[in-house]
Parts: sequence; C-alpha cells; structure tokens
Amino acid sequence: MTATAKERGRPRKFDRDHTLRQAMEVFLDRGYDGASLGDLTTAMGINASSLYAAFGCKEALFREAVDLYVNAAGPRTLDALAVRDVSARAAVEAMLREAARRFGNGRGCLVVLGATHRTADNEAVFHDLTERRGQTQVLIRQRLKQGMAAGDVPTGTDIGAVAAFYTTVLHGLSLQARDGAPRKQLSAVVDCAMKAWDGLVPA
Amino acid sequence: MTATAKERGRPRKFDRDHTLRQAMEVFLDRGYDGASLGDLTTAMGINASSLYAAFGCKEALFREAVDLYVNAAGPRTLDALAVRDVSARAAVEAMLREAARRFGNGRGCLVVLGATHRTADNEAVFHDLTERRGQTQVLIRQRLKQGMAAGDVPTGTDIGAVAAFYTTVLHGLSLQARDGAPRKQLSAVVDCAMKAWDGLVPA
DNA sequence: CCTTTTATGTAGTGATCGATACATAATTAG
DNA sequence: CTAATTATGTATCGATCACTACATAAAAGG
Repeated sequence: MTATAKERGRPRKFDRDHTLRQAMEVFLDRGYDGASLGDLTTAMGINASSLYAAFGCKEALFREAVDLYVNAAGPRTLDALAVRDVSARAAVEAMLREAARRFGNGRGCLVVLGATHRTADNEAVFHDLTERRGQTQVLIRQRLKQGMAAGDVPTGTDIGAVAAFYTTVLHGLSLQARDGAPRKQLSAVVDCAMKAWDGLVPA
Repeated sequence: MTATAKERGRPRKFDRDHTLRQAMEVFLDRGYDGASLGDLTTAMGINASSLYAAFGCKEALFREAVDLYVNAAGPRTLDALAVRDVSARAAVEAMLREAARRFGNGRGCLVVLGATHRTADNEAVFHDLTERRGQTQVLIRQRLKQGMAAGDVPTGTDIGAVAAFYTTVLHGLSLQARDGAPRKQLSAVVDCAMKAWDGLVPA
C-alpha cells in the first residue's frame, strides 16, 4: 500500500543528509552570517543551483542544520533534564557534562554561537536561536521545580536565580570552548559549577 | 614651549572622540563583521571619506573602539582585580558586579561579543579579542595566586579551575545580557557565583 | 596674494553577497 | 517513442561590501 513510489524526474546526485551535515559543520565554524554560499557549496560539494533546489534558501538550510545539531549529534544535551528518576542536581550535572563533552572541539554550541548579533539578514534566525536559548533556561527552571516537588530541592530555593546561573555557565562553556579550552578544562568548570550546588540549594 | 601649535589645513568639522563613541555603540550592537561602513557613517554623522581620513580603516576604527570600551566606559571591569588590599574573593566579586552593571543594557561586552567567529575579513581582530579574553583568565588566576600568597586563599586550591570557572561565568553574563536578561537577573547570577566560592575555595 | 596642508562630498572602484534564468541531462509515466 | 518532471551546470542578476580617486573647500605659512 504505502510502498515508496519511484521518484519522478532526474535523481539527485548527492546524499541530502550527508551534505546537510557538512553544512552544519560550516555553520558551526562560521556562524549563520559568516558562512557564505561559496563556503557552503564548497564544503557540500555541490553548486548553488542544487543547494537551492534541495534546501530552498540559506535560511532554510540553516534551520535544518540547527535541527540536525540539536536532535542528532549524540545524546541531546537537554534530554538529560528530562530524566525524572534522578535528583534535579544529577539532571543538571548530566546536562553540563554532556555540553562539556560536545563543546570540547573548539567550536561550542550552534544555538549559542550561530548568530550572536541581530542583523538585517538574520532577523528570523536570530529570533529563533534566542528563543531556543530562553527555552533552555525555562527547562532548567522547570526541572528544579520538579525536583522541589519530588523533595530533592528544598522549598524556598530561589529557582529562578539558580536556573539563570546554570544557564549562564552552560552558555559560557561555548565561549570557553571557542577560545580553545580543552575538554579537561571545560570538565573542571563543570566540577566547580556542581560544587556550587550545595551553596545554592542547601540540603 | 610646548604650546599646541595651530593645526595646519582645513579643520575637522566633527568631534573625533564623539564619533568614536558612536562607532563603539554600533560595534556593540552589531559586532565587527555585522557593522557595515554604512551603519558606521550613518551613526557617526560623517561620510566615508572623513571616516577613513580620521581613523584609517574599519579595523583601525574597531581597535580604537575596543580601547575606548575597555578603558573609558566607567570603572574598568578588570581594575577590580588589581585591588590588592582586599581578599581575592572580594576582588573577583567586584569584577563580576561591575560586569553585571555594565552588561545590563542588552548588549554584553564588546570583547566577548565583538567577533565570535573567525572569518577571512576579521582575522586580526578576532585574534586580538581572543587574546584579550585569554588575558582576562590569566589575570583572574594571578589574583587568586596573590590571594594564596596573602593567605586569604588556602593552599591546595585548584586555582586554574577556579579561574576558568569565573571566566566562564563572566563570559556567560554577556550572552545572558544579549538575550535580554535584566540587570537584576545578572546580579542574581553573580550572587550564585559568589555563593559558590566557599565550596571552591574552602575557608 | 600664492603655496601648502588637511578635510569634505560626490561618485565611483572591483569584489563578493544571496539568489536565479536558462539550457541541458536524466529519470518516470503513458 | 513522446511528454512530464526533476536535477545539474553555467552564467549570470542586482545589491551591498570595504574602500578610494578626484575635485573642491577651508585653514596656516610665507
């Protein structure tokens, strides 16, 4: 019934997923505005016509690259927050450790560094990334709240401040990675951030 | 003797310091690559010829803008680290509080956000800013070391890790500010970072 | 006065940007 | 086979980029 019907027309000569991944690498290195179509087509091994036929436009390509980055590059950073059968502390620590692992390649996070300035060209992209970062902070706060309900975070904890603090550390890790900090140093920063937990969330 | 000799030639019609400050604002909003000469000349109220005559080129203008930003925009953030007659903890806290005060305008730090990606156009500028950020971390580490010599930081403290941690928070504050965090929230993040001190640097 | 010096305003430079028009190639449907 | 459909490669498009050539204006030195 639902057999994949033979595609009409001339078949594509390149692997769409593979070229998308290469585009993601370029966006990671150069950011949305800094990645020119020449950079992209060179890295992807196709020419502009094929890129536009397959992905629509630069902005659409970037959106797909962000989705790929968020969803497919290993264990998703924010998934650690969704784990309910551990303490909020363990969930936050897992999130930071996963980030340190992923960022320790000199590039940091695409959501954090993909567009750090609003320009005439990147308005929609900038807004999308900003919203994703805000959502990250919301997720951390919600996880702390859930921990409070579960009893591993004491009542009276300033959840908003603690969420803002760990978001700041998470985002700061991208800058440290971009500045060349080795994975070991990022890991040491996470150690410090977690040592801070008991001062912020008294047991 | 050293009386300022009358300047030769047609006098400049604009105030150099004033236009430099306006250029700095543009670079803060858009970054080095994102600030076009059109953006700059419009904000500065002069045309390209005058800009090039007075400042040389876009890169030289940016360098002057960074110097102005670092040296003249209120109490300098890193000056707080130079104070020797307080504890290392008080010095680091003063640095972070000054940063939270300065960043709480929706723009963050020019050194941190001025060029977040290396491109063909910004190579030298990117390198300079990266070095400045690295120097910040070195200054923090040196201040901790001095605190250890003075006795307010216990021997055995992992100074490198603590310096990396507070650098991460400092840089993360710029991203939080860019994402619209109000000054009060930045201040709360600093509160959290300083509550962490005793866990990192046991008294 | 005239010469020198510096700044200004106009009107560009070549390069690169993201995006496309168009002819051609390669496939399926009938 | 022909028609329809989709992809490819070339050769651009107009806009914008950082930057500058050039004529003119405004000052000082002589």
